[in-house]
Amino acid sequence: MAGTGVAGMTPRRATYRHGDLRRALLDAGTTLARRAGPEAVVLREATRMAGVAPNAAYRHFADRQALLAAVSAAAMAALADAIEAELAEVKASGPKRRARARLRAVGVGYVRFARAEPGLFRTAFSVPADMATATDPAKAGATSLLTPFQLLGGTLDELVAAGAMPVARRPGAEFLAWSAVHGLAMLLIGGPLRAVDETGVAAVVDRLVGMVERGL
Amino acid sequence: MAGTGVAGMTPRRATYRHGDLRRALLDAGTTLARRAGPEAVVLREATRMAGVAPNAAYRHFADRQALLAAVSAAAMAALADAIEAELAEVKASGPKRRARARLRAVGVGYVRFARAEPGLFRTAFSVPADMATATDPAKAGATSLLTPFQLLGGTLDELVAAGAMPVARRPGAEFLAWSAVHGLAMLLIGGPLRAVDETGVAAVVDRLVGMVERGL
DNA sequence: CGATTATTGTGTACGGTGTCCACAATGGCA
DNA sequence: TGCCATTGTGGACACCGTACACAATAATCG
Repeated sequence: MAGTGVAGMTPRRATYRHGDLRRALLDAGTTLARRAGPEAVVLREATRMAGVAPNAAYRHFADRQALLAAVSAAAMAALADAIEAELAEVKASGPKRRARARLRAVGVGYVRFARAEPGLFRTAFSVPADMATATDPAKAGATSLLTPFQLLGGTLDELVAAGAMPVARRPGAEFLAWSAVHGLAMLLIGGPLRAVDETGVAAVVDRLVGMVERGL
Repeated sequence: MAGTGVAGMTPRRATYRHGDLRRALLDAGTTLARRAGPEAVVLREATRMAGVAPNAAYRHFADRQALLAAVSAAAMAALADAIEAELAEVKASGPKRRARARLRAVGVGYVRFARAEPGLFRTAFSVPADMATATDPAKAGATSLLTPFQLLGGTLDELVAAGAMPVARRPGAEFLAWSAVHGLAMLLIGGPLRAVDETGVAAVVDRLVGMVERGL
């Protein structure tokens, strides 16, 4: 029954086999997520974009949730890349100054990404951490091998090493810093701060980072 | 055609009119949201609970999104109530001490609610602020007339009045404090901190509040 | 090499959802 | 008392996720 080639059946694609359907579905899902967030990641639509029957997806993902988890992991990796890019820009010299600049860079990169790609950002955090795919980052197309969380932890370590932060305060500090930055990002997309413009954002981020540094 | 009473048609309900369907749907939606978050707020299921045909909902809500927005508003009001309850517990005396205790109470109430009612909490923030229903709070069954955001702003004002915070720092400070608390709540439900127990939570909250006070 | 088997994609089908339409029952008002 | 706006009903449609059986290909093994 399946496209027995009887007559006028236009095949979806030249070859029966796709080549790399898994990747194609992931890319399609990412496009959808970018456009309109996690709820827009629709299985049937993804297969349509890949030029394949709906059920083909089940050869690569257990269900819609699994696809979404994969897309989410990719989005998280994209966030990590954005942060690393911002870190790479830091030119400040002198240990303390540099460490502080790098902490700020993490915050800026984080918030910038959230504003530039709200759909991906929301998708990254739409999957509870205990269900996130544990696939290796490279598989998800990530440049960075570290999670955003780990990147933040790294800059805090630098802060301690530079003597800009008491060692005693270090354990668990990443949770506090993360809270502040993540919360700000949420307020900036869809929250009370959604109307703030680019320069306003920069100001708030600076103030927030200041608060974190002093407060930690 | 509609239940012409011809024969064995068991009517859904004694009377044709419902009485207060809007409220019934809102309650049903809230129950669903409490159970499993915003995506569980399903129109048909809500009408089923209310003992009414699916389309009856459209006499009270434009579409599913409108129902969700109303439920979201109710959830936000519940959060405000939780915070007010925590504020009411504060016994500290002396202006500064009291102001600080009240700031802490806001944070504790906020986080407690997020942990106790993750479904409602997520639902409260699932609707972008620009689409939130502007219905008056009383209509949503709220005790408090203020939003969580306004409650936080109030305690910051008290902090300034008590001389525990420089006036110059006040403008916009609620955004920073809010960021921190909201971000922490997110990490606690579904994020890296989801496994922390009650006492652990108290510790983190205290530390976070400390950071905010010092940092602001 | 050729036959067998594992993998991957297809069609069909089912229950569930949101929403549109025309119609029926009711309550309030003239 | 009779009309009419309001509120609920049933049917229909398109879309979604997913289960099942089957077909087309690639890989493997004799």
